Amino acid sequence: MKKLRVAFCGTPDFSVPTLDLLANHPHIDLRYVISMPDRPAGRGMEIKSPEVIEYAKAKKIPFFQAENINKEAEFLKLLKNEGLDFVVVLAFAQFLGQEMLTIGKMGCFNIHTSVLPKYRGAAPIQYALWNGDTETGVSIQKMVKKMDAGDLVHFHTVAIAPTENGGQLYTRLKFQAALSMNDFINKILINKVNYAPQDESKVSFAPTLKKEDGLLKFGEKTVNEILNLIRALDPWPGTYCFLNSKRLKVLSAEIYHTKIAPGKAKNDLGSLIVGCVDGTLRLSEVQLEGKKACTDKELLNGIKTDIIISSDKE
RNA sequence: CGCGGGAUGGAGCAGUCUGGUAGCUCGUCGGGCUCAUAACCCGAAGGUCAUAGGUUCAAAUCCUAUUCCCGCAA
Repeated sequence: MKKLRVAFCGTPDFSVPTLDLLANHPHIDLRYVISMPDRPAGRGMEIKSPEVIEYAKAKKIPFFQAENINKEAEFLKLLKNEGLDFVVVLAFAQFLGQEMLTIGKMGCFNIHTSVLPKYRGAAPIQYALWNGDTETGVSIQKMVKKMDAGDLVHFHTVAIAPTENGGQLYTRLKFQAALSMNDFINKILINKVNYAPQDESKVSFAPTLKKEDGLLKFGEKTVNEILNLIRALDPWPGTYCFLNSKRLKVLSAEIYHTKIAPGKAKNDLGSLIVGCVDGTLRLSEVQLEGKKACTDKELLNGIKTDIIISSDKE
């Protein structure tokens, strides 16, 4: 059987399992890995390559990096000559222009980690948790210019465990994405690809998360809203508030029995508790700026002053 | 050289500016009280103050270098 010639566009570790699948698939001929340029990152601002580039280098797969692929006329020409069947896009962090979208015979397929048309955008995993959903999934869509709006060609659902956090679901979906891609390739191989338009009336969005999304406003939210947010944004970008004007990351919290006024906080027999609109939360695992993560009890052992928790640095 | 915080008994911290006996809240161990307890009372053990130099009569503290940890930012 003739191998399908494909190119892969992606950037972070999330893209790697799917890339790995394509690189090792017996019916796939992976011609190119395309990603973002190397960037200064991390403490010390050291230059780092995207994870998919690390992979491509290790496996000696040809790769190309650009800030905006659409402007790379020379490379696009080169890519066109590869005679690609299709392009796979996963967590690429770039929009594709008309030229890219039509570069393969079948076009470009994007793997999206929600069941479209729900949660179009960059952060579908976190939004599903944030909203307390019990199920999410993986979709593959034939890409069009409008973000995540193309016809669905494949999807499957994934149940969300009640205690699962953003990082755990992220890791699980990272591999589910590769499984989904594998199923889709099988559909292509037997020529059974079905293009299903999305129901535009059911569209919702999951825009890119900002750091401030992780700011906990205890005095304005319910216990469940706070818990879902903490779960969704753990470990990235993380949730936080301010304790005595110092940034305090909140790594985990739980419902607590003692009543306390919304927005107020205190040391209740070694538990750091804070009042929400409809109940009380114990911040069971926290991290003060410059410090390591620790339990609330450990934190409180070293604090002898009053405890003020706020949503502003003041 | 992106900005900043930190390293002190097992844990979380104070002490550092202004050098002079190693301190707090817990934990651990022993004892007591109690029908009983994660409660309370009494007592004890446990620290080369990250490392290496330097200054000094004297360094956790001042100076220099190094290692490790973390927050921000990206």
